[in-house]
Amino acid sequence: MAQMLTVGEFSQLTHLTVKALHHYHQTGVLEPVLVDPVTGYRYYDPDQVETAHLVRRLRAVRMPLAEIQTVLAAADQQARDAGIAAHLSRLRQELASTAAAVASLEALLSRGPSSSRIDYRREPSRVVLALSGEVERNEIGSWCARVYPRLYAAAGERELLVTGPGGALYGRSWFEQGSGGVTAYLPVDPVDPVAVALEDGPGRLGEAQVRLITLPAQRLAVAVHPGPFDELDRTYGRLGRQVVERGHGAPGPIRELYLINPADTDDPADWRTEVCWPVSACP
Amino acid sequence: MAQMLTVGEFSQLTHLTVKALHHYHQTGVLEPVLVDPVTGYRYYDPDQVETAHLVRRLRAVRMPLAEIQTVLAAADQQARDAGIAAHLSRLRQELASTAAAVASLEALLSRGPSSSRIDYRREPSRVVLALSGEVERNEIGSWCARVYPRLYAAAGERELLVTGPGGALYGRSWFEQGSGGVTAYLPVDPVDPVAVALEDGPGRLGEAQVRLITLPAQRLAVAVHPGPFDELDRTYGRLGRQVVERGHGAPGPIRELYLINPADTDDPADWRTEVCWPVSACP
DNA sequence: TTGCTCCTCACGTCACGTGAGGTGGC
DNA sequence: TTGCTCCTCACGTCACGTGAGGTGGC
Repeated sequence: MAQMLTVGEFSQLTHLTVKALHHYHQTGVLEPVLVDPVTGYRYYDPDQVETAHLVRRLRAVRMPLAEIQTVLAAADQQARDAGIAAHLSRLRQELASTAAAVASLEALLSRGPSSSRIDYRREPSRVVLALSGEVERNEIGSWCARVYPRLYAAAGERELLVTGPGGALYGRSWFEQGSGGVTAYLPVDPVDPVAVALEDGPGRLGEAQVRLITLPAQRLAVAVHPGPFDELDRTYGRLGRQVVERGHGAPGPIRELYLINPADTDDPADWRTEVCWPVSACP
Repeated sequence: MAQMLTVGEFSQLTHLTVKALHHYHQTGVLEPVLVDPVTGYRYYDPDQVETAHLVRRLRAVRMPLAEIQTVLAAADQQARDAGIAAHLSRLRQELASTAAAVASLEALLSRGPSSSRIDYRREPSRVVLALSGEVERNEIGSWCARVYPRLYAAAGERELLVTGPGGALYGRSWFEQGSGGVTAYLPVDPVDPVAVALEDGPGRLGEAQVRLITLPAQRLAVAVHPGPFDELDRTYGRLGRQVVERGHGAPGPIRELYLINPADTDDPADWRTEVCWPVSACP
């Protein structure tokens, strides 16, 4: 019979605390090979030390326990490595966005108040090729990256002329709850919406369908936001504040128009986003 | 009377969710200027939008709410900036240790099992200059960085000859609970402990005192660990496993000797740590 | 008998998110 | 009257840490 290790010993050989080992037992991430049915004592096999070292390293790179469990249960080495690589890739993205957040903080502290122009305009109704979805705040970037290519492809297939930069509608709840309905759209040359919409296929499973819709005419307060998207709050603050102070805010989703966007250039400093706030009257 | 903003409006202007705003209210981080006593409705001042933008950025760089509160309450701009700078510095350290963790994970996956020699030796009793403290796992690095210079200074003051590299004793509970008593020491030329100990001053407030103590003679199983400290678990695994398999483990703290350490070179790959496990007999 | 190691609840942490159920003003 | 916005509990999340109180083997 092979030597068994108590929790205390196993803890010393793995540098995992006893409490952590209890937790890994309870969640099934790393189970002792034997639990004494009468005392409840946990006993580990010396061969589990290696696995424990892996768990410790995966936790050190903040992999969630549930994923660690999946990695450990992977059928072969390849599946295991793929799981780890996927997490490391997410970790890199996290690092990048933290770096961006630091830059954004320093920009807020060093730059004075932003003060670009606020314009008012009457936007006529428009026919647009649109895709809607329920999107979470932190997924909006990747959602757009998936959705706009589909819209351009759909415009091409239908031989519709795209007449301007892409935009999106954000319901108020998108801001207030951190998730909600978003509609991405491309303005296209006016056609009979009904005729074209009928051509629309059934769409792939689980994917929203591209539709032709008509955005209503609307009065808008408009400001252009320069820079990365996670600094949009500043422009929203300026724009919304003026609208609220003048007391002419109107209901309905807020529009963004991506004048210069990641498809045009990789440098966030060059991006330009028009933020359009519904108002009841133009001064 | 100035315009007030409802939570919903304030949420849209700041890109903070309503639930987050509730939470910031409850914890006192960002309180509405007015709460309707009958409806409980929260009302914000437009000037609070700027503060909210700062809070959002500080959260984006993972500053805890309690610290954000301190930063916002700072008496002057200088105190505020200092608080932020301190956090950013911690964030950088976090990034560095995450990078190290990634390297450590990749090393575990790519390198085969480590297999340096395990030796046994009878260690004679030794007079050492020592400092003890209750230390948490993640503070051990900075603790050592503070403590060894003090030990060397104390040795110099007393004209004691340091006869070898510094070491430390770690109680078993240090591993099992993630914190506990640690004793850092420098071996010194034998002298009469009592005579020298009496010279020891009262010590600064809240700081442990440098003492002369005698480490008992002991039989040890010994392995040299190459590389960074957070990979020590591998050497502990090999060493402890052999000790347990041979069934000759003995109680008492584990010793580490820092043969080549951060004071010698900045490259963790060059570090050498001797891990010494108490045993009851040498084979 | 005394330590020592081990055990199991149960609750705390942190920053919110998620409903459930209800209210006031247009 | 119907929506709409807002409210307050109360509980969940995640990976453990922190006691409290108790047990088995030397």
